[in-house]
Amino acid sequence: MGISEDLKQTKFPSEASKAVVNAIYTGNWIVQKQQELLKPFGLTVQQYNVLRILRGQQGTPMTVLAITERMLDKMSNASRLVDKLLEKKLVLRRECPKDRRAVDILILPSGLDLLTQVDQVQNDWGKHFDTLGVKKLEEMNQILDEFRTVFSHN
Amino acid sequence: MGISEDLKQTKFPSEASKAVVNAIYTGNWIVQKQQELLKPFGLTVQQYNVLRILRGQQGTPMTVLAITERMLDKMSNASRLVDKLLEKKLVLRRECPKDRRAVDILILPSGLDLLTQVDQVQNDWGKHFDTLGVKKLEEMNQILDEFRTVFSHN
DNA sequence: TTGTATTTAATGTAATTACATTTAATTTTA
DNA sequence: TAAAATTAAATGTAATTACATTAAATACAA
Repeated sequence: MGISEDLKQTKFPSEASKAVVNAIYTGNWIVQKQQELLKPFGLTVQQYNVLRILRGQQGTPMTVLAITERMLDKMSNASRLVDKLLEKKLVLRRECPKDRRAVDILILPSGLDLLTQVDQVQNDWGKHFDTLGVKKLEEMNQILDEFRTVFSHN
Repeated sequence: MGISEDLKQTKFPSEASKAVVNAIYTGNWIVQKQQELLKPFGLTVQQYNVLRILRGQQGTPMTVLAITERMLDKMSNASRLVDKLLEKKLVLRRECPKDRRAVDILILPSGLDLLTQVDQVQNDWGKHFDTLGVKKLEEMNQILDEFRTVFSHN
């Protein structure tokens, strides 16, 4: 099932416009899969993303701004996402001693535990892609990077 | 700028997980570009998408369900998107004579005019991708299709 | 036919997102 | 230093999305 069948659209004005639609569609497709996967854990895709970013810091605190820079969707409000994670007691928020405008965010052991659980499910899910082979996945990463780089000058 | 630099994430657990993140990121990246592009026209990406779908029918009316099938984001509420387009007087909604549960949606000349205006800007924008070459774009479409097909059995 | 199930769209709602504004702290500059 | 500009985060809000439910029409089965 290619993009044409998925969207029942037989022709596109150009290969580029097809690629644009395909990239959006594929992104949404994955997000929806991830949503289903994360629902049992009570996490949204964005919250999960923030938790993983915090885990990547290995104990080093991050400011809200630093989190935003690493987020997939820069428009979402990292401040409020952190609020939600605080409510769930998965992270810690404290005033940054170096700069009192900023706040330091840290992932708690409960957050790491939850991520470990999610990892299990994610790994199983991700196994499907192994059939593509590393080479093809590398090619995909290369091509998506290149696709965005075309616009690097704006 | 590859995905690693964009997200300041030096390593990924696997090439597949990198591809997953890359696909989401690239999809969001395009949606944000499109948002900027469409803002002067008072359209959201989803509304624009619905208008284009209707144009593709060349005068044949579509039901809300048929629109949903062709939408990039199946979760968005086609019924309410059509409401918004009605408010802007870009489409027509009328009871479907064959099935009174359904409604027929048609794009109005004002909608077609608006799309024509947007096309201009979109074409200019899309030109950036020409530097990639048709072959590479075909490759990208092929690889994204394949990426999703891995999961076709669920 | 009559009751049951299914289909289509609309609606209710809670949560999230987009975007602007505010507040407080820090940095710059006059 | 004092005023102005900038930065970081939080907040207000309107719009949108996610998801469940409802309402109406049609299809199906007893």
